[in-house]
Amino acid sequence: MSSQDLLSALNEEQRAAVTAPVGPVLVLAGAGSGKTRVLTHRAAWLILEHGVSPHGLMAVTFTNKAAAEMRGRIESLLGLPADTLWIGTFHGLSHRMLRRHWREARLLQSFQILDQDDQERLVRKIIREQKLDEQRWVAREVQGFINANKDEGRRSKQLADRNDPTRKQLIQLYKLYEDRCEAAGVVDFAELLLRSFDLLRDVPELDAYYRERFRHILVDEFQDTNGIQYDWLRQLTGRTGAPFVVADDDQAIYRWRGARVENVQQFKREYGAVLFKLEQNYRSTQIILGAANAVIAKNTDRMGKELWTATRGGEPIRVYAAFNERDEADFVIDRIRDHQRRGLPLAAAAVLYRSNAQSRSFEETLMAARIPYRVYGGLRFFERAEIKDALAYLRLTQSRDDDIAFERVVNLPARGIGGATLELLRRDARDHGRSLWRAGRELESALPARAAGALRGFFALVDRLALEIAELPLHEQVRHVIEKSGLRDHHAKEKDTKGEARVENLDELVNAAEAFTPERDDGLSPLGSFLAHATLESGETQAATGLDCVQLMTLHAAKGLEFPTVFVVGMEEGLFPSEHSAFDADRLPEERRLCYVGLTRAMQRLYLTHAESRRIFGRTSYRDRSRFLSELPPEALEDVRPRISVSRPLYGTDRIALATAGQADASRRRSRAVPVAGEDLPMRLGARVRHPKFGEGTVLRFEGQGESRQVHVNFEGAGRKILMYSLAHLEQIP
DNA sequence: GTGCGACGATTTTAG
DNA sequence: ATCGTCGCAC
Repeated sequence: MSSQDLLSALNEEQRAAVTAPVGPVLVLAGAGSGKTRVLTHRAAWLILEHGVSPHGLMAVTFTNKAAAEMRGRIESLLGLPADTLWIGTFHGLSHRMLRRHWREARLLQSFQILDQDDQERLVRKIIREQKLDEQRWVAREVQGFINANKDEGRRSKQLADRNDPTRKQLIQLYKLYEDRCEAAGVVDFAELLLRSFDLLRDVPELDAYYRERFRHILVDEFQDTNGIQYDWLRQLTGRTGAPFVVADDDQAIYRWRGARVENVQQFKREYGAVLFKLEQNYRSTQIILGAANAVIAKNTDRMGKELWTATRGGEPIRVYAAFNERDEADFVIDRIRDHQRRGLPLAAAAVLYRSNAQSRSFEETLMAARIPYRVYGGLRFFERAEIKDALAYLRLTQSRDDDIAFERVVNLPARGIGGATLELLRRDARDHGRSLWRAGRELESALPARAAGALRGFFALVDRLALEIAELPLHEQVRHVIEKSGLRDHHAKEKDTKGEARVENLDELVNAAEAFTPERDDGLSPLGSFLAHATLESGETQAATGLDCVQLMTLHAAKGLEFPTVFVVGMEEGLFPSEHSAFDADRLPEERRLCYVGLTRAMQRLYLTHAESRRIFGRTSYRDRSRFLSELPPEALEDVRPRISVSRPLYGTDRIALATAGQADASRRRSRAVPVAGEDLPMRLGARVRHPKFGEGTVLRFEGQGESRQVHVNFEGAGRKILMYSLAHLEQIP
């Protein structure tokens, strides 16, 4: 393709960004405005028009999926494979550097990558070793502390305890964790970035080499970058680099995991970047876009961007007030059936929810209706326990000192190595600063005969496996280890069907190894490369079936995707916005952005549903409809079942009459779930009440029934309280 | 070492 | 409601 052809497929604003003079560029790209197109065309433009070698180009993304897509699209623009082009995730690219320069980075050549799960185990182990109270020092929280600091580029020695004993202890644990990782030759996810940042900072020759080589760095989803990712880019670009960065501050939904949307502003300022905006949307109808714009307009502190579309009109956004979650699911499935009858594929429809637990009612209903569906999220392939067990054996064949792998499988399948024996090994390992494997070797003769025998059996097994697989091709290595370690038999013996599934997964691991192409020039054996790949790219949650099926996922998981039909379900206060955010002015804007993300996924049809009652945690709760519904332009909405009157108490007995009379929704054929009698509430949601102690407030929610009925009230003075309704003595204020 | 019952927690999650 | 973890009994 010529560089002129390249531009012909772009609109004016896209073309301006793609052809911007070489230098720091910030592209603010709204949802559906063609940001991937701009990124890939910019890469091709630099190569074709500016004569930049693919070798001198780097493109950074957050997910492997985005990286793979970008590579494919750039290659098809160029019409040739661009394998010298560095495209990958922040972590993948950092990893690549560390493999190349492991010596300079002061790593073992065989360093392994610790995933979230491994990391938590290690932290827990350290807490136990320190004889700390595990209730007080929760492994997950300590892990969170460590990662939050690493994400901001801070090592333990840079942290001050500020005379806070809790903080002091956390820093101490962080320090111990660092030492253990160092000793075991393992590197966690955040460390990949931190370590490659240090590498460039501390080794001037490498720094100069990479800066010179990658004058052109393209970064996607910049609003999702955290502190260390920003610094990493800064280090790599230096003063002369020309990063081309794409961001959408309105789609920043990951602050809770360390992302700093401020990085976008900081980038513009520090680099003096030229700003381009992409505001023409090619995805959604005007109606949908208008609604999305109206919601996001409620946020302040935006960089300023308003989507528009050349298309006019569109179907109204349909709002359905369900009685409960069953009714909500019935409604959605009815609509999907309608669409199916009109010839739309099932995969054109997506059900988006705030929390994973909400998928349940939809799964049950879809299952009963025999409609195929796919749920995104959950455990991924390489994160499954049986897969990680097999990988642990493989890791041990590579490095006996890998304590994390050792602990995982030393007694799996059970071979009589119990807690007491392990405790001895751990103590010895700690005292002598050596690995569990070596500690075991030293101690084996001093152990009781049974334990010693069992331990020797394990040592012999791993040594034998290592020897036997040395000359085999990768997938045979994997097959051999699964077989001879006894893992396969172990699961085959399990009575329930779960065992069968595990055996299938183990067999699938062999297939995955067979299909795997080792990374070029990372200096690793095929097996080493495969192990790194497994951690860095943990796979899909469900293998793509190729089947036409309804898509179920969280709003977060939907980012970056689009569907002709979208259902955003569970639009209730306390669910969406979630109750963790609903009363927190700092968090609410992110929740609203999440709503914006959800709405902008829809191309043709958008349905929003909420339920008047819903079973959550085994209890029925009554929540008000989401404030986000009220933020939408009324003229864009169409109530599928209009509420009869606004002044009527929402949950009076007349609603039951309404339901049984069947006048709710004439278009429905199936009888709907009718609310149970007696579930009428003593007062409506939003009612004003007075409490003898807490003063005046607003009723937010009811939960449970009868004597155990609770009421959530937002008091003006006292804040949010949960009270037993029968004891609260609430007086309703007219 | 395995199996069972009590107990607690339950927003979102890529690499 | 449900799932995972923990402690204890066998």
